[in-house]
Amino acid sequence: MQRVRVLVFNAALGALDYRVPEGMAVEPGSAVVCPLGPRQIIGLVWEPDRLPGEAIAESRLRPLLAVLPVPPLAAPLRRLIEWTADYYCANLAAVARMALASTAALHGGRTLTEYRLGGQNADPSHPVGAGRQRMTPQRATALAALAGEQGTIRELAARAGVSEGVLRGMVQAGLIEPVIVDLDRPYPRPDPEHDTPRLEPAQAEAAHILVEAVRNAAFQPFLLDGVTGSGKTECYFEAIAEALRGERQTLVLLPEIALTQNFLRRCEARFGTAPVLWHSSLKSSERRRAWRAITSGEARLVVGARSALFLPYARLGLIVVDEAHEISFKQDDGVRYNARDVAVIRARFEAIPVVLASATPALESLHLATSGVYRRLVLPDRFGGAHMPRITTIDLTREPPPRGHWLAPPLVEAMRARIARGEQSLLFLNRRGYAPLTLCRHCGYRFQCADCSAWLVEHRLSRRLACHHCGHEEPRPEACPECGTGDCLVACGPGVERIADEVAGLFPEARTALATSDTLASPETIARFVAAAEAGEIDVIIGTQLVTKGYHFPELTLVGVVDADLGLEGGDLRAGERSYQQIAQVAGRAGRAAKPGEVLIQTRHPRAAVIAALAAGNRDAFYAAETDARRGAGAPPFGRWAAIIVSAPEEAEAREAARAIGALRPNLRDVVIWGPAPAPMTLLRGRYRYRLLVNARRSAQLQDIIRGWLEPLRFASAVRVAVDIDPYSFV
DNA sequence: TAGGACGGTAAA
DNA sequence: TTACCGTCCTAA
Repeated sequence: MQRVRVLVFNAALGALDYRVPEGMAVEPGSAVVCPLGPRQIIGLVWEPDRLPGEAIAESRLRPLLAVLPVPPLAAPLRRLIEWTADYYCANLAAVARMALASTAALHGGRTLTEYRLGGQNADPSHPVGAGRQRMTPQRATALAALAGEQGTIRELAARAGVSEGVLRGMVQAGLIEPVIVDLDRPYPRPDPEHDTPRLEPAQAEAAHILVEAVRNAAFQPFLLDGVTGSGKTECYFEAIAEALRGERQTLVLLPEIALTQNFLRRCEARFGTAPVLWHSSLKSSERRRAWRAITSGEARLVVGARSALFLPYARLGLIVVDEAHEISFKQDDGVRYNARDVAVIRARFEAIPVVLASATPALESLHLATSGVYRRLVLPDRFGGAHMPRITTIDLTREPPPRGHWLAPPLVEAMRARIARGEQSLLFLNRRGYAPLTLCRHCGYRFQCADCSAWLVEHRLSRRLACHHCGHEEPRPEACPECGTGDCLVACGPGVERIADEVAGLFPEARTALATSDTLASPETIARFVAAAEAGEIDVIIGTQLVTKGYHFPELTLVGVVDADLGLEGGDLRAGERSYQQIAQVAGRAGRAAKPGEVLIQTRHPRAAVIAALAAGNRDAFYAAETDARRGAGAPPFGRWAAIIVSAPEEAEAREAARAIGALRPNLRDVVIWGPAPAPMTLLRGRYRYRLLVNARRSAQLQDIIRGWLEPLRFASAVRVAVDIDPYSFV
């Protein structure tokens, strides 16, 4: 009798043992259907010595029900799943589930029955058969209309102008034959030689090194560090081309789906076809098609959000993490992993190269590059002879905008000049909606989310108030809900919609476009916006961080940063770095072609380190200052952080659980623990939250300490305790 | 005494 | 996580 250990997809159970029935073949990595009480559950066969669990008596084993028709997960991916669960203190089953991300695909491909003329009685030269004896006028019409056609009964009936019943009769009579077609059409094959570009010397050198690394097929991490507009994409496209030549797959991770449209077009230009897309909003049929193509190896080039990282690629040859500094690579719910870091680990297990590309690398990445762990490839200049834009600050304390306005006179004048010259301006403000706070002038009532510690943001385009944390929306009332006074609600502070109003007031003749996740929600609207901007049909773009990266608008010569101080609020660990990256990235949109670019940064703190470094164009100075600050604070890369977040629907329950954790805090020399304290976002999606922060020396076994600390504790079922290793969000 | 709410526990 | 079972309570 053969017994196997199975990692079942249930966080509370983990490993369970089963009997393999006679005639069933499984190996580690096989996806199987297991009986569990009266239910069925999906799991993965695993190496027994790698999954904890006591062996159960043979008599109690139940037989596996089925093996799913998908390739077994390969050993490198199994090791990656174990590593991720271990490093991030996450549940192994929850991590494993990310690999089998398409439920629809697990049961094999879907087929569809189509029909076409043919069958045993279809041949006119054939001796008169049963079918030909009943040749009605409708059947004759269908025979004439459907020559060479294929489709479902419904489609054919519509095309021939007869009823579906007629066609079904013809199938019976052997005049029309069924054809089984796979619903998941194959993807076109990218061609590595479709359009090979001309590279500048620095690009060619970096590309050559990457191509060699792909050819070597060994683990090697790269930091592709090039200023905005230096042509990093063209560089790693050459590495992708090499992977294509060697029949290996490439995964390109992008921080957000909004960037993919642009990327798809560049792929088509270079490789003659769009890549296979993977992201969370794929429909289940698209997801199944992509997943099967990825597992079979047919998908040569996959572009995806962070969830694409755990998929079971058949022959992965290269991973690229573009805009690798982006914080959206950090997942902040469920399994809290950082796709940028896990990508490097996956490359190690798969023994392949990995490229982190960025104009503003995370300090951690830069540190690993300068200490020789990553190989650093530098592109110091812009492509095609374009220059970096000139950056100037506008001190809002000296040159404030008029009351009720947010654009200072020098910025307005600069915009006026661009509009007169037919050039484009981009105003950046990382705040959706019209105003971040609405209050009653009469009684002071403030609109707040019922489920979160946050104000409701007014969206004037949709005439609603929205919570940006939980998605709650309500219509904007006319009167104050507290005191009943009508026409008394005032908007406080600016959002992009309000800036757009201000621009319309200043330049009524200018053509403006709002670029936020509200206005550019679908690939189609993004494509339309990009086409209009490239064609010079927009004078002023007002956008959130959506427009800070990836775009290349030749006529864009002015970038205005409406509020450079916004990102520095909140005092979180990476606020300085994030501010720097965001402004440097949006500044990088200016002057990418022949015309020189200018960037104006509105700030109340022109002497702050971040702002001064940006204005001086001195990236090294910023990184040096930030490095010192991090070293002093014991922050990454010099020390390590972890957060323990306790939440419950009842405030008292969360507080009590957090107190119990705090009471058991380990007392160690190289670990400092703060809290428990209410989290900055005390209420989030209806749950009250408490938080403990752990700061440890690099040498400390942070995860083991936390596991050992929390392991003996038991909580009420409503309480959730989440561990966040290397946290980015401190809310 | 039937039936519902609740809590504990097993699931291989 | 979920199904089931025992206990306790209430309504009849």
